[in-house]
Amino acid sequence: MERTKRADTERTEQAILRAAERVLADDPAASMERIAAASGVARTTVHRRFATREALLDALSVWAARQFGAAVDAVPDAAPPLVALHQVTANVLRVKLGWGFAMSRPTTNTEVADVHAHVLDRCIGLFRRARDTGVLRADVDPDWARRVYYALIHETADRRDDTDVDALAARLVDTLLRGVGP
Amino acid sequence: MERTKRADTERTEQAILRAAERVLADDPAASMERIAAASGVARTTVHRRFATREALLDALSVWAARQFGAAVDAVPDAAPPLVALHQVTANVLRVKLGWGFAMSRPTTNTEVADVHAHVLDRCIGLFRRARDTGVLRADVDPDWARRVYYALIHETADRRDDTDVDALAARLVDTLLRGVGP
DNA sequence: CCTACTTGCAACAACGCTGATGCATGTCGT
DNA sequence: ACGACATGCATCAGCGTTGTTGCAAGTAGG
Repeated sequence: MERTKRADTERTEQAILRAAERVLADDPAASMERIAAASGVARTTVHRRFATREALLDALSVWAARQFGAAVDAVPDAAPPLVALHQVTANVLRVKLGWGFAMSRPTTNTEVADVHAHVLDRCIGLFRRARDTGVLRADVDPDWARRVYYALIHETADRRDDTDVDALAARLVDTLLRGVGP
Repeated sequence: MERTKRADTERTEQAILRAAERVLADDPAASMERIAAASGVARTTVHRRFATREALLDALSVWAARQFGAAVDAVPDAAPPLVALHQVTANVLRVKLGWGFAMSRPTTNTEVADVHAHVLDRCIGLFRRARDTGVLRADVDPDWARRVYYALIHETADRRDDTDVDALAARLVDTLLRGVGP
């Protein structure tokens, strides 16, 4: 089993990942030097913790994917669909608000792919239960409904307007189900 | 007044802009060499038509903004709000499908900013008429309604599924107004 | 037909970035 | 307290990219 990392190593790695998310969200082509500066460590330290730029980006994607998977798994399948939808939405928004760049970065990393496949399964299951209980209309294409859901999550997280996350989730779910028409 | 360009110059510039949109949509960091290869011209030719990479990207944004403005202006204010909404949506989708990268690229170019301001005005006017005639609910925040509209346009254009543009527009407007709930 | 312009080629300088190195100093965990 | 590890610094090589140049050959338009 892997030896536990020293506390200062753990702190440094977290600082680098957080800085990388912020800096790269603003400029995906930002240099390792800029990420290091934002982390408060030397560039050589970034290279010691993450051998290459690609390794750092992969670590970022893996970290975000783990938060994502945990956010979705925190809501039990047994919850009523509408309640579950609200809770999943709020949870995912929290992750998206903090790790938006990492979550949307395309990657071939298998751990990330596994998490995404798992989350997709959970989402399909939740949308099926929602349809079965009349929360979602039966005549709407399920793939399209999910794409609309993801688009609204993306839009809500992309330009947060300092509103409480639960209120953002409530508005999102309301718009998803009712639209903005009469 | 500017002298009309030679026909071969016009063809070359259009080929470069189209190739730039395709290549950069796939990889925003793609080199001038790759754009040139995709255009079917030499890299020196790209540099002769567009002095710098930045100049090329600006020209791309300006071109896309012009198509965008024209797409919105093609629908008269006098049209009933629901009809206008459908027509604007289909028109904007067509532009977005062809120039998605250029349209989402942030730029400080003043002509692009002017077009976007103009389009925003037209959209605000259309949404106000839609609210006044009951097409949109009066209790929905107008800014949020527009953000939802843009998010659905973005999602529809981002992963086109070979459906007729008018059908895509119809589905989009239906989802905007009714959501995917009961 | 002819002039002016366009384009391709090869080459070049300059630049920023990445990844790596050795050594001195600081920190962590037992 | 001490050994092992972490970190900062300065430096370096290698790389890809950008922007530029001169010249020969091709094309457009009057």
